[in-house]
Amino acid sequence: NIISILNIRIIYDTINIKKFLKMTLIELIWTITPALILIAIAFPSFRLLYLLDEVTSPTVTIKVTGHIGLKFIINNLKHFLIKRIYKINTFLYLQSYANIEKSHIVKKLIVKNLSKNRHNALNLYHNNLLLSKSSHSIFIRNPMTIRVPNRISDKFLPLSSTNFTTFKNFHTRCRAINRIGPHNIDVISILVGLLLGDGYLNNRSGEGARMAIKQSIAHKEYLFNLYEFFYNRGYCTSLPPRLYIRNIKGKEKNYYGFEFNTFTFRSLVWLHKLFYKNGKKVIPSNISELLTPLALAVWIMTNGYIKENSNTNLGIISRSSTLQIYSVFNSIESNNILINVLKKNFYINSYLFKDKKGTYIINIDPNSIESTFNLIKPFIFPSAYAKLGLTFPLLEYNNPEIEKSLIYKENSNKSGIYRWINKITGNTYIGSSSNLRLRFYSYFSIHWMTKKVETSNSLIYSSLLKHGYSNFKLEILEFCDKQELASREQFYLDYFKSSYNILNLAYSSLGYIHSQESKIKIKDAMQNWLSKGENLELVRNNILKLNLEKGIKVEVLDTYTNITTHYDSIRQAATFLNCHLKTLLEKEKLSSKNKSSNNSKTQFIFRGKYFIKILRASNSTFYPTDDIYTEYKTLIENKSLKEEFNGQNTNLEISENLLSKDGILKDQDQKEKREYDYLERRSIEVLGLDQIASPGELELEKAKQKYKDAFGKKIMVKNIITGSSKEYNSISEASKELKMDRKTIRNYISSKKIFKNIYSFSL
DNA sequence: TGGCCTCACTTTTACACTAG
DNA sequence: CTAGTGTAAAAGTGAGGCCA
Repeated sequence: NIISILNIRIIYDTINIKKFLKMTLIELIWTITPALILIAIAFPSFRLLYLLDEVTSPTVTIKVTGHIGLKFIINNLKHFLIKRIYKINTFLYLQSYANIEKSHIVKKLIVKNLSKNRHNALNLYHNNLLLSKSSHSIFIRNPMTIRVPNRISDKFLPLSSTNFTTFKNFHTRCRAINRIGPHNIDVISILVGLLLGDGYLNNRSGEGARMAIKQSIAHKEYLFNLYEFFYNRGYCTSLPPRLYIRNIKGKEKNYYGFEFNTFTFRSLVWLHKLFYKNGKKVIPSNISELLTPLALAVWIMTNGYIKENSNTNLGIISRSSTLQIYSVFNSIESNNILINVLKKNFYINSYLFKDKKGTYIINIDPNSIESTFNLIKPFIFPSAYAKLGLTFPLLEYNNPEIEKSLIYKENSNKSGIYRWINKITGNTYIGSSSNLRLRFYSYFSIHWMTKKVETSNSLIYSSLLKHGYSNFKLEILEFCDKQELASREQFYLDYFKSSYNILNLAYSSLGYIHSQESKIKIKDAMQNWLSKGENLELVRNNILKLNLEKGIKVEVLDTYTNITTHYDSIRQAATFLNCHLKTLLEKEKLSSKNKSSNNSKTQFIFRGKYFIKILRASNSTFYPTDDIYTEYKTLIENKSLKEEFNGQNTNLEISENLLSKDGILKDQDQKEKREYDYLERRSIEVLGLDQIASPGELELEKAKQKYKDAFGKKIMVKNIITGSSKEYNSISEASKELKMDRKTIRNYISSKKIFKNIYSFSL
């Protein structure tokens, strides 16, 4: 720069040093131009450099790896995700919970859309997303708590809280440095929640960071739930949490607990950087961004406790007067940040408090307890209820017969969840009502129940009538808002696994099975309806129309005449070609086996003349055809392939798991297959005719020759008696006219015998 | 290769039914 | 009242067995 300035001075100083002028200009250009070029190059590079940087707040990232043989499965998966991703985006967008009004409007729109029909409702299950009806915002609910209709079966649920064996680890046998890429918001939320509590993010220099979680044996269930969350997402090994024994110095007593840690992820280092300074846990500056309702729920589950002061009868959540969160930060400043964030993010009022040991405790203001619990309710593990100091039931009546008037009095004008317990058999029934008092009126009316039992097969009514009220115990589990009844009832249905409840899904008749009499009644009515000619015609026409769509389309090009014909099914094409449909299918199989190019999979030359294209559903669409399934199954069963995968068979397994839920059916449970197809078959896409290339001339020549060699054997039949002879184009042609078997003619040709002393054959 | 066969499955419709 | 269940019929598809 100094030189440049000097140069500029020289330019101005033209009078004194004229001789240098020209050279200086050139030198100036030499100096400045490369600099400008470098700046021009640098700017786009900045963008690239930033793109290379780790993403800390991703929406969603999915990476699928697999053997080359599983290419088609991965393609299916990709297209499936692309199709659905807009939905996921819509939901994730809604986590702008601070903007209550906005999310409320979007929520309304989505609810409207989703309740259109049952397919959408089921798609909701597929996507593992659930709307929280009570709160002002929509969050992704912890998939573990989602119930799935039992008829659809758990295979549609990517994450099941009960089935541990279905899931494998997809991060095993992988260096931490390779475990890159962003994490989903729920994972980050849980990690943040744990970090605010007892969780320890262990930084392993050069490798990455891992979360280590410990809980005393009293909170074993809670720890296992956490483990399940991470395990189901491939964040830790299949080995369950370990038991540890700890001895505190100076004390004789041993302390037992369970611990586990996640795999080490390089992509978690940023979280470590945020939460740790000089090896000490600190509150990150962007805690407001990180503290989602899920994170708050985990924080409260880990370090929260409900201090019960009085029974306020408001419901199990708010019956206690204070909710305390034990803080792991020991400075007033840090804890004040947390208090401010609670206020800013969720409008939760809280204040700081120091106990005798010097530990800081954040006390949630009694006025904010209800809103706090409404916010975190969807994310709370059932196991955490006891840990938090919450107990049910709220109210209990050991002898409903005597306490009838008390039941009416205490439940007047209240909505909530109740439970009947048979003291003899131990069976339970869970119900909900928007007006509990009114509901109990019917329970205490023998007349009403008798009437109900006659018309329906309600187990609870008949049991109450049979055993009498004194043999039952009535519990009020929770008082809650009318809009929340369904979700809360579902929670208790899952928790208690009630035996009197015929249906397992609250506010739904999914899973109901008709009685034999009902079936007969339906059958008779149906037969009666179909006996009318017009109705039968209606059904028939619909089927014809549907089959037309369903058939595999075939295009036949006669290469001699250059005429192309289209058929709606293979059978139709086979009829036209005067061959069996099996022939075409065999040809197709063969052509896909010896395929020379990608295009030749569903096309082949037939009889050296016809170029046939069979237009099956494209592999790249989401819906896997049976073919793909069989192909896939053979792949899985193929021993050599398994051996090949022996070292790193995780990809294979995860593909299997993923697809068993969203695409391919593993077993042949027809009922389920039917339901599955019903939902998904609509998404079939068929390749356009122009998407398959025509045969090359060389290819066609070869096929013609091959056909001639194989089928063009002309046969001469000579009548010895008359001396006349006739030429036939093929053995079968001759056999038809002479009423002989093809094989017989073949025998006579090779043995040179004379048939019935009349005919001699020669090729 | 192909004739002949079976088997399982597809779809829609209106209606009957029922737990909650 | 809601949202699920089951029922019959039809014609065609596709897989595959047996036999010649």
